[in-house]
Amino acid sequence: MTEQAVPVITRVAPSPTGFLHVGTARTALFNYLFARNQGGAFLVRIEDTDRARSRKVFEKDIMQGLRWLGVWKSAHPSVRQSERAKRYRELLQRLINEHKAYLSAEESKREPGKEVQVVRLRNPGGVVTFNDIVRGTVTMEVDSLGDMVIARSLEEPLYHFAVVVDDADMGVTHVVRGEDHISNTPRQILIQEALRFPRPQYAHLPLLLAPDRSKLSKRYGAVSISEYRRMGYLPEALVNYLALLGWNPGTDQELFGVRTVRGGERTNLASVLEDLAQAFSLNGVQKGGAIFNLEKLNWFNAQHLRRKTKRFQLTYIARALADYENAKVILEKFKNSSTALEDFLSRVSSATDIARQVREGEWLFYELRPMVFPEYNNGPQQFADLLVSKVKLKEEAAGRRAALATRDALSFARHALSNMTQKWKAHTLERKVREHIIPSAIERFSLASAGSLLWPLRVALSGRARSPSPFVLMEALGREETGQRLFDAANILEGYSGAIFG
RNA sequence: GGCCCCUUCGUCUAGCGGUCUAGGACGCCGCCCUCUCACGGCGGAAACACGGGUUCGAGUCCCGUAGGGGUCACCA
Repeated sequence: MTEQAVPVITRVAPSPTGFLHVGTARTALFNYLFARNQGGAFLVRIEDTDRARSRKVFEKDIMQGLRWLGVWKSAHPSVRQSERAKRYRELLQRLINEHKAYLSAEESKREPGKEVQVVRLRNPGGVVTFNDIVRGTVTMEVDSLGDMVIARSLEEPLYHFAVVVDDADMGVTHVVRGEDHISNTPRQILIQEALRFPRPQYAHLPLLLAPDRSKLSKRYGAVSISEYRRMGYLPEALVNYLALLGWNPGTDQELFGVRTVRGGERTNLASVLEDLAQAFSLNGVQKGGAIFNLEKLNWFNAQHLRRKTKRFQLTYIARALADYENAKVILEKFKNSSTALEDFLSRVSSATDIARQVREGEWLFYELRPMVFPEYNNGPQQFADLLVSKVKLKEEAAGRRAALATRDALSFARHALSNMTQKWKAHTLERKVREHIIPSAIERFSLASAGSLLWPLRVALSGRARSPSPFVLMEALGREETGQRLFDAANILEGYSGAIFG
């Protein structure tokens, strides 16, 4: 016979003493993926036995974060330890009755001067050995632990005790948690054995590290899921990245959840989780700690962002630019032109990246006419220089002649484009320019190459040495604005040639 | 410090004794595409911590050293 199908039950057990940490989120994700892969169940338990430190806002943040990451559907956890006082008391009493634990009158450590009756577990001594799915056999001498305090009083169980009771009561079969718990495991096993509870399987995950290999902490930037959410990271990007930190599917696949639709590709949170769950196995879990690398997260974010619907992408950009005064003007361009939107998305990775680039003026040409760019405030000289900087004529000729030829070519292009009857789309514009305008311009103005028109066109439209292609710019700017900018550029060259060489 | 765990390119990792002149990804560099930049394609630099064993043969097994991390609460 094959082995009996025991339903896998996993859990994540955060304490509401802080915001949902990326490390906790990753632990939750691994538990979720493992349970889903095995056709089992994943539970969320709030460990709020320390009433003094637990806060509702943190619980709320944790639950929201888990929901945002798609691993949990409800606004509430499966259980809170604070709701289980009766059960703890009952089992504490049982241990005392069985002489496995005892009440001990001591001075309170929390409230010095106050006498309390803590519950201590009699230490049976010896060696505890358990098998860890990730690390193999782990052995520890347990004598040095002494008689552990397992409850502050009959009403106030401590972490180790509550964990053991809850895991058993919830039928948890696999305890998948951070490596920081590995030396806690023998303690918990002691309690388990005193209670005669079955031992779950353990799997201790490597820790998430800061760039200097220390534990990931606030010192190194964002550590809470809500911060990443606020920064505009896509949950699927975070999930995809986190899953691959300390685990690998045994293949070269890194981008998960890709679906093909009408010639394009799409991903979403559900598809990413689905594919990860499909591939997941605890055998693929790494032993060493993993450094959290923002650059790779950015790459995942860019990859997933490019595979969203246009509607979603526009909303995403709008949010990224929520504090930017000219956001509407920019958004307008992308609403008018999918090509420009696609181009934009191939040059940004995340919401913070978008905000940064826009603020730094990288996309100023979608907001203003180049003529009025701040850098051209001291006169048109610089703009004119840029316009002709790559123009070559058939015969060796520079300066004034090149400027005049460029001026004429731009005017010619402007007229030709304004007479164009086809749709004002990047690809039709490109055909028109390449097949008709460029050959004519080369002929009439002695231009040396196609680039000698394309370069000034692009600079005329963008005002910059680095920008999207002139066709993308034309489509985004529209007929009228394109004509205006070409007109401006030709005018500037007029003055330029006169002033410098006249 | 005691105990426990870990150690392949800068980073995430593949590798489960011979197919490793060590593969992939991010980042970096170059080339191609090309009017620029980006995308994309192609290519490059870049690692088995060290020392002993075991073995015909070790990145892969064992032992030590070094380094890193975790944990030693009436926190979780």
